[in-house]
Amino acid sequence: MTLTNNTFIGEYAYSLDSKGRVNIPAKFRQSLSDDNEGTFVIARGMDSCVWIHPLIQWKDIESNLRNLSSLSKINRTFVRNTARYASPSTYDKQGRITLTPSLIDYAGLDKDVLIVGMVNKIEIWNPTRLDETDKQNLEIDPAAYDELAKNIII
Amino acid sequence: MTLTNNTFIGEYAYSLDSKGRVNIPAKFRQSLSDDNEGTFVIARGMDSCVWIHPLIQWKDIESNLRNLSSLSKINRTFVRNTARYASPSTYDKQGRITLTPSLIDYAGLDKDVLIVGMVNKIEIWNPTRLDETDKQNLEIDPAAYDELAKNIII
DNA sequence: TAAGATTGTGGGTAGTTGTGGGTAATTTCC
DNA sequence: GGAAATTACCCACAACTACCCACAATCTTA
Repeated sequence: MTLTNNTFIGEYAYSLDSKGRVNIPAKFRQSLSDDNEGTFVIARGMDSCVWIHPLIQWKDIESNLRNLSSLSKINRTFVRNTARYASPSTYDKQGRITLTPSLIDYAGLDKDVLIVGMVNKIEIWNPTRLDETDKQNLEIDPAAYDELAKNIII
Repeated sequence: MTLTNNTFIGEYAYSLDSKGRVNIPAKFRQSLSDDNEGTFVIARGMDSCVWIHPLIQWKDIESNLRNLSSLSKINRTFVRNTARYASPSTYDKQGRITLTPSLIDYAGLDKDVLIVGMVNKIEIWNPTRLDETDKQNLEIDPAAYDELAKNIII
């Protein structure tokens, strides 16, 4: 059974091998639409994890970046910070993508990694870091949740 | 796997040799469309780095410059500073372009350089200078930065 | 429950890519 | 016009990457 295209939910405990490769869960690959040509774009997440976007979704981000004039300093900084750590990665015959050493370092990844579906993208975490981040976030301001409630219904 | 033409993302640590040559990362060359005939235009960046534009994109810039009336002083200054230090450079069989001594001096380049994809152009940095620039940019208006991110990152 | 298919993990190999240096052609300057 | 300096072109090697194959564990199906 397939959910909506390019939609990822669930959590998987996989491993990063000595060549910097991680498996993309089979369910995630099946969800990826054909026009992505088996390609993701890996990038720095806003938390200390790796973000994995389906290619066609990254292209949207890219075209927005393209329209920012470099005469403005804040634009240059933003484009640089976003594009600098991003790179395309096509999965191999075994369903793995290769991460860059820079991203592995940024997310503090070791052998055991946690792959988390974030609906429109995928996150790769060091399990310990995710725990810590979770604990910090438990104290979310309840008022913020009320604010969220205006925008989303569950 | 092919991404969008003339689009550059990612970061590479390469080296500048004694003849002033730097390699253009293979992925960047593959992204360059044929009508560029393997040619880039190298120029002074707005930050202290070298900007590398695909030829056809530089032609767009040129036509924009042409439309700036020289009656305005700021226009004259801008056009002069932009055009003055720009020159075309075709990559050799090994995929390298040659930088001018003037640009190497301007960007303070040494042996180790950092090549950064900026979506529609490429930047070449002295790694130390990029670090410094990064630190300075932390003090830009965070609200404006977040506003940009909110509208672009999915 | 057993056989087959699928999925995750490890490692080897051949082709590609980055880097250094040498030689021939071109330009510059006296 | 000729010598020196500069530039462009070519070759070679080392490091790395992408591709391929193999195997074990898990899931599916009859």
